[in-house]
Amino acid sequence: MNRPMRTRRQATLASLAAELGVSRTTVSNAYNRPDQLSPELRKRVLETARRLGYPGPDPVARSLRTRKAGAVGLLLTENLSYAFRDPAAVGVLEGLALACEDAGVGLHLVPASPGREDVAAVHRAGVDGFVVYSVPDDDPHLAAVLQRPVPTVIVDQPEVEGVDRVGPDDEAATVSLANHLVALGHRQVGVLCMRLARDRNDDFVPMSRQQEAHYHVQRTRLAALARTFEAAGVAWESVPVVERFEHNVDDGASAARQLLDAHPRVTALICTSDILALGALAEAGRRGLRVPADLTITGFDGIAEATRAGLTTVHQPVLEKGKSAGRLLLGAADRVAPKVITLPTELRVGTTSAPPRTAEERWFGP
Amino acid sequence: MNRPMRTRRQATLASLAAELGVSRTTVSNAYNRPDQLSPELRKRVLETARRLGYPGPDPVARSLRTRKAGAVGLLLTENLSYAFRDPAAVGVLEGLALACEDAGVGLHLVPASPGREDVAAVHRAGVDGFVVYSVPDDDPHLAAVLQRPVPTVIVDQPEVEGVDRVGPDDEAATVSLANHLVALGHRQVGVLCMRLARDRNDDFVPMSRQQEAHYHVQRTRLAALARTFEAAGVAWESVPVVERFEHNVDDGASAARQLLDAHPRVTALICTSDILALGALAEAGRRGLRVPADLTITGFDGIAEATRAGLTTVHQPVLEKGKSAGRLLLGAADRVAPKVITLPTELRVGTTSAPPRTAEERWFGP
DNA sequence: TTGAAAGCGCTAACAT
DNA sequence: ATGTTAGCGCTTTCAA
Repeated sequence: MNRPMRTRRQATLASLAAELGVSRTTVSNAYNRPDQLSPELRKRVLETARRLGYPGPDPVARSLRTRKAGAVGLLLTENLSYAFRDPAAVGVLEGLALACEDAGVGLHLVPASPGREDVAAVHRAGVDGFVVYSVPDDDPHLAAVLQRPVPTVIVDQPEVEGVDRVGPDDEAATVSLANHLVALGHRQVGVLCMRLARDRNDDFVPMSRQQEAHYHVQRTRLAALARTFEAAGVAWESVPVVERFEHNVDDGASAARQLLDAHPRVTALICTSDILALGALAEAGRRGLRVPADLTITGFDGIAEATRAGLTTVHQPVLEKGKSAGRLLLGAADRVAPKVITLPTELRVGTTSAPPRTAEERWFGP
Repeated sequence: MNRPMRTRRQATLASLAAELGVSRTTVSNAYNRPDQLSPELRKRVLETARRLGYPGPDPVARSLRTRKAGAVGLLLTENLSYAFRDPAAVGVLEGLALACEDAGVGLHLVPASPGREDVAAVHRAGVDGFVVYSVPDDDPHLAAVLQRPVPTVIVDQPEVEGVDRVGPDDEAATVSLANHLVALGHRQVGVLCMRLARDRNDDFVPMSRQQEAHYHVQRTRLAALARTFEAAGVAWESVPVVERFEHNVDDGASAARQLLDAHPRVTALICTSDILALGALAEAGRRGLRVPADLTITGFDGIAEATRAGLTTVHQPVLEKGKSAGRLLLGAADRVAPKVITLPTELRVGTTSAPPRTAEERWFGP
């Protein structure tokens, strides 16, 4: 296999046209509108191009002229490491990539880790639109994106007025899950949740932090839980909620440990994601707690691993979510009203939820 | 939260300058070189910009002018689904993303699924360079990339003369693995390998196809195995090799099944990836074969799941691989000689390899 | 079928 | 500290 010489770009469309003694239009047409010139001429153009080492129209110049970048930006305020490790996130990414592929446009990942305050990368991205995936409502990158005069679609969170959004009905989904637990008879519950704000708090969460959470999805789920359990006679202030900044199985386990150490009498652990729930499951095993006999554990998302583990959870179509976001963005040409797509969710009762044991059973066995 | 009106871009740097009665340079400086103008003037510029709804310098125009796109392209001739599901690939991606993040440049995924012949997306990508990850040597997208007058780094495969490359020494790594098996006494072996060409062949692989494989990594590994086992007195033509187009655990299992059904006497299954090996492990379990007592199984890559499963495998630093590729590309400014980075590999003997049972043991137990 | 003219929006010398 | 001048390389009316 041979490499063409890699000198700096010497030939341009103009120089090629000059060499050929034709106009630039003709050369441009040779590449973009083959039907606009005779096959022989076109052949001559392409051959001369090869001879001169002209690599074809410069994509950036073309973009400037056509006002189309041919790419959508993805803003993801999370280390890609974690994004890639969470199957739910991977599903969204995959769906988005599929939509982009169908449209023949690139997917431009914008460098924006949680710590980074530098939003220049957002300004520098040559894209026709942005998909923003699950960022806090006070994220500076998000603000920078919204500044840009291109369409934007937000996936999951936050909710921003006037901006397209796709996500599940977290409220309703969470209520259905909570009702399931209430119906089973659980009144002493604990919650493991994901990051609630940009500052790290790997600890119990006071009410104020729950209510002011900058991650709308978490806030909504907590609020829905609170409302449902209050209605069942549970004082929410007394319900322990443990937060984790990083989203992975190990942190789920450590959160469960922290919660169970302090509140050994909870009968159910409600996790706002399957990943956390998987960790909780592991911790329960380590403690010799049988699930669901001794402890009920629930998740959220419905990832494959969760299904395999028999987890009671709320399933949401993550691949669809990514696809919808992509299609929504790509078709956003000149829609007027902002669009919100609400995805269906489904409560999937598995083998990790059951009625709590009575006090008697606790002492004497079932 | 409020959205600014989203009319089509009306204000430009020029119109803003006119409105302010200053030159365009000054406005440009306000954004790009704050130290080049008085703080008051800068403030006035920025305020007027906000008032006029000027979103800051257009990234594409800037790129055209500066000849810097601020992004690197990633060519990955695989459905992203599979790329994301293979931890080894995810590691590479992650490392690359990290390098990009450090440099503050975006990562532009080029739509190029295996089936797609349309290389326009490569031409259209406004990037400063390409990373090409594991594609067949006859891939049209690769050819298109090499046409572009920007630096390119190839990860793993193929080897192209004059192009930077980063990857392990597959030859040496495979030989060390093969020697391990030879030393254990295995002479009746079978191989499960990944896709060897762009056409699908979920079946046994004749010698010709092994030798002409368009995926250089697979070709090298097979050749190294062949050479080592031949040296140990094994006629390679008699060694069954089964290929799978898709790279996932289930296909690994079905490949193992196909091979073991036809060759029940093999004592070792050599897999060219951990993913396939994990599948083989599952299939062995299904058949009631004990590993390694009844069957030795080896992998390649050293992913976490493999380590957890105790797989004997060759570990390679995938995260480093991605990082190196990114750094190599971003530092490629005006290097002269092409650079090849060979990553260290390490044979990790786990609990899935052991001496074959003797014929006697086969009948009477250990 | 081909060409001429007019920018897309910006930045970087080089003045002043 | 600010302005002037010249493009970056291309596509696209419009006219011939």
